[in-house]
Amino acid sequence: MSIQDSLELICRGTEEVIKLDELKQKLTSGRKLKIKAGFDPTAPDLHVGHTVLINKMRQFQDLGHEVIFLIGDFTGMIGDPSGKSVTRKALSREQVLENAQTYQQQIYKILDKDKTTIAFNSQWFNDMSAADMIELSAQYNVARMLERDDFNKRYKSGQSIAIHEFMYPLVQGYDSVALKADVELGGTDQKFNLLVGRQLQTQAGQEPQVVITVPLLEGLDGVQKMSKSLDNYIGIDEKPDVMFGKIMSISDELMWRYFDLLSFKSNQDLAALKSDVEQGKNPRDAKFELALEIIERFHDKQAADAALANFKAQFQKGAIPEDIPQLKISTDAEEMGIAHILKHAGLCPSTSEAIRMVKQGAVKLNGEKIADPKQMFAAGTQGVFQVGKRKFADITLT
RNA sequence: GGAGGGAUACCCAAGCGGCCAACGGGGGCAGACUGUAAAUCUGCUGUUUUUAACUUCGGAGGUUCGAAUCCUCCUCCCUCCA
Repeated sequence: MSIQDSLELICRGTEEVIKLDELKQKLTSGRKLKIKAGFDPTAPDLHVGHTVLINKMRQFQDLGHEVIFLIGDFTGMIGDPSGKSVTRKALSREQVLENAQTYQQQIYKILDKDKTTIAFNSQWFNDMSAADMIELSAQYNVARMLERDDFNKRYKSGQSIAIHEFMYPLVQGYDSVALKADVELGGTDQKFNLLVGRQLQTQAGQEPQVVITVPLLEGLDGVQKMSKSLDNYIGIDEKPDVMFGKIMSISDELMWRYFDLLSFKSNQDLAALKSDVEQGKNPRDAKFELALEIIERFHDKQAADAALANFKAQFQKGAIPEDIPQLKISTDAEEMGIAHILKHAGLCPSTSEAIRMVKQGAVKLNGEKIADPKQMFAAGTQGVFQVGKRKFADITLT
């Protein structure tokens, strides 16, 4: 791959590269670059939005560079206030190590284990003396610290900033010095910290690292950032069928964003796919490819193919999926109304809701629409009840 | 310490004695359409023993035949002055 191609691949989907010229120079040198990305070992409950950064690491790995997955076990005990307006609680030593472990399990779904170096920043910080620490803190000043947006806001609005929070960017920056990093990757919210690394390296007589920031991925709605609390996320350990459905539910426009940030397809392949769609290829099929790739990454090929088959059967042919819950519901009397069945099966949250669903024609038994909200079913009835397109249950009345 | 403003269903927000289970918007759900979506259109969006009843408008009392709407106290938020 040419230098130009490498550059284009690296820059794909990034927010900012500081500085591009330096990156080009480093790549041109032909040596194996040290790519650093730091992770705060807070509880890792990852969704695909978090993987954007890891994917970028993977791209460097594929280009033959050394990727250093730096677990901030020392830093984690400080607690980074990034983007948060409140001082974060420090983690205990045990929590930090446990979370670090979980991280390692999860990242190898994306990264090549053999080409990944795991580092802990306690390796160099535990040996530091108080004098060393003070020396480190002398390398930066308060005015520059206050340039950081969230510090600035908190300072101006009179909210507290603990002194140790100022140490965080310095400690993170020093990691780059200790590792002699060529490139550091981070989210846009990390920009300030990453830049501190550049300065500390320069002061230490090293070539400053190139800083690459990646954007936060939009969630399924295409507007808000992907997050669990907004329920617009794709978790990396979700079931294949669920992942498939979620990916298919994104808009055609958002699909390209996901391709850029989540797919390992080459820029050429993506360009080709894009032009195919422009020339009339069904975007749905492109989305199929995206879904398959992502599911294969976090599960495996068989699971991905099965998810595709299930999706086609369920949504294109309206078939009943295979993997549905089997329930037994006991009737006190001889028979039970449809609304109660749906409520007890958990297909509807209330009988009122169930009645509405029936009235709207959303309820089916074995594929046959149920029209009467008062319809009764005798004990012994068995069949697949369906509400809407995605909620199913195989129910037996006893 | 003083003065004022506010708290309404998932969110925003109207209502200011009966026509209020509560306008409107967002979100969500369902149906239609489709290329999986999106967009668009339609409907729904408190609960229940569902042509009716019951519980809801920060909390507790009170006035009234009747209160989200009036009064009293309490809790929490915001703005201004010191």
